[in-house]
Amino acid sequence: MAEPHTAPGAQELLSGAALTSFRLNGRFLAVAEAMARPAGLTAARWQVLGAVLHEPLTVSGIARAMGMTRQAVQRTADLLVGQGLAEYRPNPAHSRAKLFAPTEEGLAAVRRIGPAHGEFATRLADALGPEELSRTVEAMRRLADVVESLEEPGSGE
Amino acid sequence: MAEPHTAPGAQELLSGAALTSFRLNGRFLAVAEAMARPAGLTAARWQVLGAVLHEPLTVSGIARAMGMTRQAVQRTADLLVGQGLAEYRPNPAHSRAKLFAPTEEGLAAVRRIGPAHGEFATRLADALGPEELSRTVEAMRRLADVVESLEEPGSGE
DNA sequence: CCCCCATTGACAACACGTTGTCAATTCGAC
DNA sequence: GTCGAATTGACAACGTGTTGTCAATGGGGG
Repeated sequence: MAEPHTAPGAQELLSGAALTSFRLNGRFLAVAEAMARPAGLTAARWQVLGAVLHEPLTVSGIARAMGMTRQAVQRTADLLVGQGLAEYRPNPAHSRAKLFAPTEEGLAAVRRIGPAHGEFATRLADALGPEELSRTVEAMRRLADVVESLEEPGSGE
Repeated sequence: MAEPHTAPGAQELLSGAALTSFRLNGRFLAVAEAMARPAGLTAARWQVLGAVLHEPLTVSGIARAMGMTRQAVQRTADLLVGQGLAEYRPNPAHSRAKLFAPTEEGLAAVRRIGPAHGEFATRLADALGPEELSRTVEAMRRLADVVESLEEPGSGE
């Protein structure tokens, strides 16, 4: 009963998953960009700043948490510091890997997005149903985990 | 019983959805890039070429089908033509909007990806279960549709 | 204590998606 | 048939993610 190889439909399923992921990414990116702009942020900067709202992290720590490359986070973080929205604090545990943390101005910028964020979240939950939204996120998380575990484990950077 | 405004948790749900979408996008992108490279393609070029495997389309038609901007597709399409993997054919219905179609070489490049594509698809379906994979894609599609319908409908380009 | 090696930051080159703008073409209203 | 709006292609500027490379730091084995 075991399929010998590539079951028919599996490729189409993978292609569909990837294409849908690309489309969804584009949509969320557009929405985030639109919400972040009035606060003087971009989607990427909001994302990076959002990662350290509760506790400062090193740049590579943020990269690991977000599943992005260290360099991408580094550049965005440097820009945020240049904007005065974040700062590097000395790291007692590592002189080279400084701690990245938002400034008061940075926190204010993130707070300014709150209302639009909440309004869109409400409309989304209304339109799709909070349970389905929650279930979808969970399913996407499982999918991401599996894909992550499948890309030859040891090819990082 | 109707929540007056922004139910607590809705914002976190939206943030989680967006962050997971970003992560998933990154994973699929990395996998696609790795599969496309040996065939002389990139993820984006594979995607555009894949859109016209069955029938030629205009550049803006591809953009609509993929949910991308016209200009992004245009540049990738021009690069593919420059690579000799696709060509513009005269469009009897529109002298300006030429028809974008793969060349024989372009078809060969896409075919060359087939094995790796099938192998990964099989491993993914094995690991997650074909039904769950299918269900997840469907849920993501619904989510993308809803988000699309929510970003003020009339702000296109 | 010293050396190897993983981690980390810095910098550069490249691919790609987005917005913005302009001219050419097409199509529908009149 | 003509005019105006919409579509389309071209081009440029920008933000962002990626890979690749290098030097500095830190930790663990000898």
